[in-house]
Amino acid sequence: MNYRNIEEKWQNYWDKHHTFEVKENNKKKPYYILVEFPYPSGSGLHVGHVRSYTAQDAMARMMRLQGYNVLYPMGWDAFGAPAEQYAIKNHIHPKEAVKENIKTFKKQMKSLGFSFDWSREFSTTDSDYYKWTQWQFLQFYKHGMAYKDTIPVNWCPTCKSVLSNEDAAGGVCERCGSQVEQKEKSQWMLRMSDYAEDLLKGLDETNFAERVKLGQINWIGKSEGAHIDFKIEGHDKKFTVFTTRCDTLYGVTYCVLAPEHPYVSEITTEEHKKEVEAYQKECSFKNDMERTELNKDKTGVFTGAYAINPVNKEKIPIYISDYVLATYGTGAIMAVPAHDQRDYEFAIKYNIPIVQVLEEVSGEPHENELNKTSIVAVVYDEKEDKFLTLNWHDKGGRCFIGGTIHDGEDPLECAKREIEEETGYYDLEFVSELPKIFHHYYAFSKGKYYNTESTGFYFKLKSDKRRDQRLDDDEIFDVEWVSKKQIDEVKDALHHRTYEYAMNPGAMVGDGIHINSGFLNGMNKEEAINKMIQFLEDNHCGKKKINYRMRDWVFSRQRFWGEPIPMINCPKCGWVPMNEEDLPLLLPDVAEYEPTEDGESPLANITDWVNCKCPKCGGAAKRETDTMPNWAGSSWYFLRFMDAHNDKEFASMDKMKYWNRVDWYNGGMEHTARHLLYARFWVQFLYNIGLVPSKEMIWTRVSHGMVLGSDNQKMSKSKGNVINPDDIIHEYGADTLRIYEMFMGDYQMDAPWSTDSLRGCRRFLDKVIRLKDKLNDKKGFTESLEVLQNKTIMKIEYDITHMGYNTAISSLMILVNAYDDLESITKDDYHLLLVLLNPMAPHITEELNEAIGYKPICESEWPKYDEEKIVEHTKEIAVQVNGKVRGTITISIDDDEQIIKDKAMECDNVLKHIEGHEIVKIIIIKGKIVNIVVK
RNA sequence: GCCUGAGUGGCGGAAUUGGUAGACGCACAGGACUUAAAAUCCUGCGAGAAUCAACCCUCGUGCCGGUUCAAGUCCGGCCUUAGGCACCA
Repeated sequence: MNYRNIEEKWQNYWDKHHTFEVKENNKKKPYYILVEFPYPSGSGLHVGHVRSYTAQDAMARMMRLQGYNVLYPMGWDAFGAPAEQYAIKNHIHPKEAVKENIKTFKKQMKSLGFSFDWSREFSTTDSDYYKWTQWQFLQFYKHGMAYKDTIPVNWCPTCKSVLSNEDAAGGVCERCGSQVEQKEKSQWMLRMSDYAEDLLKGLDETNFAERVKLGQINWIGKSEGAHIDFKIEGHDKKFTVFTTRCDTLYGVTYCVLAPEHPYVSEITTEEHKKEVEAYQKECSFKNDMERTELNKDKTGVFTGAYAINPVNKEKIPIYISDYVLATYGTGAIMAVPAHDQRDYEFAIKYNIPIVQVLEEVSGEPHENELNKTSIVAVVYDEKEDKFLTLNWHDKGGRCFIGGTIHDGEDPLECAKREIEEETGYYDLEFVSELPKIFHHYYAFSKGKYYNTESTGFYFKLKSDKRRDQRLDDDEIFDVEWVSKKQIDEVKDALHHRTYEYAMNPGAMVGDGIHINSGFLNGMNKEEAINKMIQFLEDNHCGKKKINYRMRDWVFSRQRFWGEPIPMINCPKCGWVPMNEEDLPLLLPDVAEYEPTEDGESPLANITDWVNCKCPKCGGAAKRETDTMPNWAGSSWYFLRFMDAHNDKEFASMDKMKYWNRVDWYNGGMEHTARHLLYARFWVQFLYNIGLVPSKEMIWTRVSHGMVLGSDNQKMSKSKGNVINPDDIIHEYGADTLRIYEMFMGDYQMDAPWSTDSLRGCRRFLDKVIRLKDKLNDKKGFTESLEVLQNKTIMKIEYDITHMGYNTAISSLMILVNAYDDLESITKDDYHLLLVLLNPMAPHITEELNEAIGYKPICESEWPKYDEEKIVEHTKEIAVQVNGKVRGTITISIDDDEQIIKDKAMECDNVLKHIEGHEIVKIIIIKGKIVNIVVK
């Protein structure tokens, strides 16, 4: 059989009959399946594309047979840097390169038999399309959603070019190796942060996978907290900090401004100026990720200025440090080293005081408890690597040294005294005082409940010099040095926690009871936060504030190959939008262009294009030369597919209402956070100005794993592990490639390429072809196959709509094996198999189906399974004894528990294992398992 | 670093959501057919102990601990790995 000829024959058939073209206002139920349209790169279609397009193709083909009006469109996301780079190098216009690439991609897609509705094809680079992208930008502008702002960008001084974070990885220019700088640049921005809450809420109106929703939620990064104003000593100014922990305001011992904070130069005192400026310069080379790495060494410098803590009027130093980002919150923080890990590390390094304002609570409170203060001391012998413990045996087990603080006694002195009294050791080195803990407990020896405020101390043993112990009568224990492992024996919550504090010095970030906090004392975190917000608002020095991590969208790119931003800068009128009727603003038709010296877009050098008239006053003006990011065109393309050739509007409301939404959207994992968020933002904006029918236009979002090279690495030319789908189609046929990519593994996970496995799929198809020789003349279905046939129909339906493509194929293999085991099968048996296999292998199944005289599958109906025929009347289930399988029994569907029990008890091997034991209970899960528990 | 996934035989992976771990396929080994090869068909295939052999037994889903009659699946703590982190698309 010649696969290639068959494939071409059916591809032509579909084209000729417009099989996959859909019209609106059909009485059929619409279903819109979307795959992310590709960037048509020069290297052609990737086997990864084949995986997701086939999967969604299978779904589209099945649902068409089920009677849905399926929209499965394809287009091209063709703006972007690679085409521009290629064009600069080869002195051609990028549109030429793009045209070629699209031609290749389309040919490859056709040769795979994807059932796209090609009548709706477009590219984001078509002026008919980007006209509407520009038009929509103008709507953003007209509704106050677009504005210019100055923000830092990665700048390569050698290439004179703005770099992406990827190209500037490690602070070095990807192309030339120069040190990358941060440069301030004026950019168009979209007010996406205004939509933070709506984007969060809108998720409830989608069916995205939980992990996709989580990705969006984390990107938006909502946190509730407060803004607090700090006055600067000797200045009129005050700066504002954002904090989620305003309850710890009494524990603030310094403040930190981002190095870029506008006040820095103003408040820095003369003697610190040099240092501060040097530090600012140093930071300009780092990106946010390098700066906020949690376990890097904290750095920073003192500005010489002081702020006033609004709650207790204390004077606290102002530092600058790179762990505070200008782009998050207010670009300034209040630092509470006792209760924030980063602040803690900074405070330790710069020797800043640490004030504990929150105490952890352990144990359960009890009525009539007695209050006291106490200590717990952890003593470590470095030489022996052992800890000093008291073993109280059955009177409380293993503990560290604890004791009650006497009236007027200093806690540290108390700790030393207790160690000496209880163990005799006195030659100690004080290491650290640990956070205080409130502990509720019952004292066995005294028969009373206590609530103690305990201070932990950590000592190291200097020498084993010892005096006599001085013990009370009820103090009966052994003094024991134990290893780290044995510390697990210390069960007492207070002692164990003290030990953990000693071993892991750091901030106490949990909840507890406030101390040292004036009017907050005695409250827990939540109460104290509310109370503090009240205080701040009453005293006009702060307020409740919800902060979002998500920032506004930087919408400018200094590139040639993007949608020109339709704005004109007039010396008299300022920024003026183009008239809508003048759109599209076409890219100039030149093949020679270079970036400018100062990092402007290459468009800036094309003066004919740049110089224009102001739409408002008619005077000489200049066009914006920045272009839009790649995300722009892909933020609304799914709307255009609903009405792809409309020249009056981007899509008509009627058609959008008919299609309703994208029912199923498949794309890469790497797009689940950003592309999806941009697209949702775009749609929500259009909805708010009345241009689309719903606020969320995408219902289900799923993502596929990558196809890796056979070496389990990402495919790349340099690694030489790239598989070209054309080669595979040529040697094995498109259907084989489709089946293999569906079968290769869990669709949602990465899977390595294996040509051996691919051959196995070809063998499977060959076997399907050979079954044709087994046809008999009987009518209807073979009776012995009916249960399996009905189960397979159900399984395929379920799997194709739940991304279980690999198990769909495996169930078809099982069906084929069952057919193969028989002497002969009927035509109906065979036809059923072909229809079920058709979504995944559309060519060969059509051919075989035609050969046995049936009408084309693409014009047929999907089979319906019969619920009654799926039920198995007998089943083999396992019998366990104490959870271990000891035998199996065959049960009938109507066996009651007693019969099942009897059958289980008749099993020889089961009897062997219960013999001589007492049966405690017998668990029978109907149709699943029997477990006999014996003693 | 932070967020989100993933980790099961020699390999890709299954396990209807807590109920017989390893479906289906690949690779491999043995056999049949053949002058031969390919194709095809049959058999075996997690590890281990014991046995002539079979049944059977022990262990086994990244590591440590827990919950449960029962854990690949749930809980706590780690390790490894992939993706995202705002100008790659």
